[in-house]
Amino acid sequence: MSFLDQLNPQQREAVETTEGPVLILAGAGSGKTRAITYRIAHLIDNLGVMPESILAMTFTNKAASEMAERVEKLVGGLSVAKPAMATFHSFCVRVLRRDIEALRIPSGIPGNPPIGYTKKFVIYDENDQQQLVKSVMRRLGIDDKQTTPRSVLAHISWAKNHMLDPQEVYLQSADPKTERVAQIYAEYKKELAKANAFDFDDLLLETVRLLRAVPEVREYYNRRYPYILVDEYQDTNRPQYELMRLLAGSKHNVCAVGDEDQSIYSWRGADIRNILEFEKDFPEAKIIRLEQNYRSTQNILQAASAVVANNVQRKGKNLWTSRQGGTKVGYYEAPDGENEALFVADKISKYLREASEQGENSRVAVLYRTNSQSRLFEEAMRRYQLKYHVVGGFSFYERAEIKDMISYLKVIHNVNDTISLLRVINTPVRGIGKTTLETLERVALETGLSLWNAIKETIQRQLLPVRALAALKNFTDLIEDGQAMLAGNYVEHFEESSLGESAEITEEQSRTASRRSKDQQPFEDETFFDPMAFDFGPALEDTPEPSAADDSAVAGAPAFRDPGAPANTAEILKFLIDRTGYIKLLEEEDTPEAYSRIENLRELVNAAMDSRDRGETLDQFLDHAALVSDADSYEAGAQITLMTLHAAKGLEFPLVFLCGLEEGLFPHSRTFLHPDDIEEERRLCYVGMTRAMDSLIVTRAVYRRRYGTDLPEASIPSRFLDEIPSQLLEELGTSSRGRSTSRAGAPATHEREVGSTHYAYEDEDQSVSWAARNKQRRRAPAVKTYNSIDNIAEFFASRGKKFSLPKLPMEEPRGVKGFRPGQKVKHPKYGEGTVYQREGDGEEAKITVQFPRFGLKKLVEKYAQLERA
DNA sequence: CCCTGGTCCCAACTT
DNA sequence: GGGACCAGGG
Repeated sequence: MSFLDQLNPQQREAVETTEGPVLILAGAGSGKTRAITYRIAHLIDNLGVMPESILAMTFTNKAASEMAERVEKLVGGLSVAKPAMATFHSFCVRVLRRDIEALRIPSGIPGNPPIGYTKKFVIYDENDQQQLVKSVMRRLGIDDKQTTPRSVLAHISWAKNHMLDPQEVYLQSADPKTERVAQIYAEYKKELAKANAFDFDDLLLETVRLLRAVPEVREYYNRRYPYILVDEYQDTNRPQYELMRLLAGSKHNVCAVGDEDQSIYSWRGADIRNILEFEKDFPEAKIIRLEQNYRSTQNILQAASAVVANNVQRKGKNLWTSRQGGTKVGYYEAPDGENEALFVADKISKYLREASEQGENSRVAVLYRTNSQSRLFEEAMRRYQLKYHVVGGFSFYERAEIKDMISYLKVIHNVNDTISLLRVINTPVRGIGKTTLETLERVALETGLSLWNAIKETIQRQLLPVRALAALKNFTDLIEDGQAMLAGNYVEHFEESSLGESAEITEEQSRTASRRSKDQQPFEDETFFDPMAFDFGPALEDTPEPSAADDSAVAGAPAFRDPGAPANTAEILKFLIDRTGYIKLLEEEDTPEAYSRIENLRELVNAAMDSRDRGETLDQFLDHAALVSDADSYEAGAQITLMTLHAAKGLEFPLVFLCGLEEGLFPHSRTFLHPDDIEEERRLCYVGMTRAMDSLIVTRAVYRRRYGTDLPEASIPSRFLDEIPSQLLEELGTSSRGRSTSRAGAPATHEREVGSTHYAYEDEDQSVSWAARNKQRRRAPAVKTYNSIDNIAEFFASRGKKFSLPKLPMEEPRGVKGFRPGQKVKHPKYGEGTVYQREGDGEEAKITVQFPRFGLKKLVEKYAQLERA
């Protein structure tokens, strides 16, 4: 019973109210996760509930596995049985894989299989969806200029999140455009069914449909999980809410935990009404409020509360903390985006150095509104030689080579997956071109066959020139051999010699490749090699013991040395890489990019091996690949984490930077039209601010470049800055007064230079308060566009401030020669020329050269074989 | 059939 | 900054 004593009275009530519906309204940092994990531990340890009868649903795999870890720590020596902790989507996939065929209906034709989805379904990601919508639109003859596939897909997803089917969308449509959407939606749905594929939204919808339609299935899950917990309840959408209701059964032992002020997913269909309707659907519900914040200092909490208090749509609550005072919220106004990033990097480097001098291992988060903002911060971190970790952005599974291999696996798993089939049918090129594909699609359309069957038909009836037929046969053989391997009746029928030695993946090679790529691009792809990205999190059911057999595969034995036994995913992958010559072709390319792609493929094989060690089958591996999210790549151990505000939900850091507080960026311009959307932005700001435990620094750039090519534009300070009470704010960046003159001229040491004043400017006008100046600027938005460093300096001068240029003495990487404007150079192809301009530095330096006979050419210095003339 | 280079258009958050 | 698409040459 001892662990219950660590809870405050409200938390304790939340933990001990185990029977009947409970809604826990938990403010930021109020020990929400603690309440949930203790509740689970209490159920198991003190009430003797079987662990496997508890189901906790979260939004990310990361949250699920963190919860599992914390429960395991509380419940000493948890047996083999574990509580089920999963994301909504992965839980649904499990249910569908087990029971979807209960929805099949007889075809009515003797000998024909029943109609409906089978257990072998695949999951379509956004890219696949888009391809499918495009092909549907093409077939329906709808112009994709005025009705873009993107917007159609957004509309379909909206409909699904509100549980509307195509007919309902059609009936509700008030304009021809929506009617068209309904039509496309209907066709899209049919095509998904034909391919035995679900999109993300379907996973929830179909599970709800299944549980509603088949009482036996519903009852099975009701019996199996008498205790249900739902995390981040404020972000559930309609299908998720229905799912929870269905799973709660008649016992209603459901515990939902949420915070209205942290609802940030309404655009994904999250419905705040779910919190209100909870009491309607569960009239006997007990509401418990957790209002003591254990995370932040009083200053931070007050500032955040003051911001969110501007929202009209909220019940309001009193969050309090015992951590009196604390440092004020820092504010830095950077001249531009680059400078903002350098400022942040500088502060972080000092902060971490001080922390380590005191023997502490601290953590910092840099939060921003949009993923594209990460680039500047990454560059700044590199300049300061800081190791950082980026959450989200371009994920491992979105890379072309990974998608290719996954698509091969998907086709082997399910040949009716036409979208994946089209992706790989000519990848790498094997002579199946546009004309061939057009014929095949016509055959498919005319016969009603799936594309795969149309190909088989075409080959059999020899409907194409011999060359094309051979190429097609080549492809179908490959897929069928893969299927045979999977089934365990593959008979090798090529010579060993045809397997290029280069395609063999050994641990040794893997290691050298890894070393090489790290040497060349020390910071690139940090996120892509994250093993966490492959962690399914705890399985719903107990996974079989990992097979002790064949570790030799890791050591580089041939991929399929054991014909006759069913192959595992890793073996099939190696076979595919081998037979397609994928790696071999990349090696022939012999570029850094190609090696990085090879490295990614090796990583994929490693992931498949891990999957095998967990005893997973091919479809489980594919489910994982489809369901890992960006947020899952968060590493709790990383010192510096860069991520969007959305990804930061649920996390905490001693020091937090909240960047880009500018109207149009944060709040985002797309939210301006609707007051409700602005309120959501404000909640997002609240979420960001309350991540901070000890210190919070907010920043803004006066001039920001919107797209790479455009001129920087003057920004207006975010309204959220105004909403922070001025007595809680402290302006930063003025501490370097006078220093910039003393170091003029003489080149300072690297360390000093980096650590001192390059981002700083002097503020001569400190008598005017920050808030007053802020107001001034807002009233008079600059009309002049500043497009160069000189203009920015001029801008600051006009305001009585001095602005010093970021100057960083950087060691030039090898291969970079540092040509300057005016120098004469010689190019192997273009001959002699004069350097006209130089952009960027180090690895990225581009120089523009004037060649007498060829005109101006822009060259990347690293690659262009330029010499001094 | 394949590759290249140019052009156009886009650029919010995520399972 | 970059992805998707197209035209034109190899």
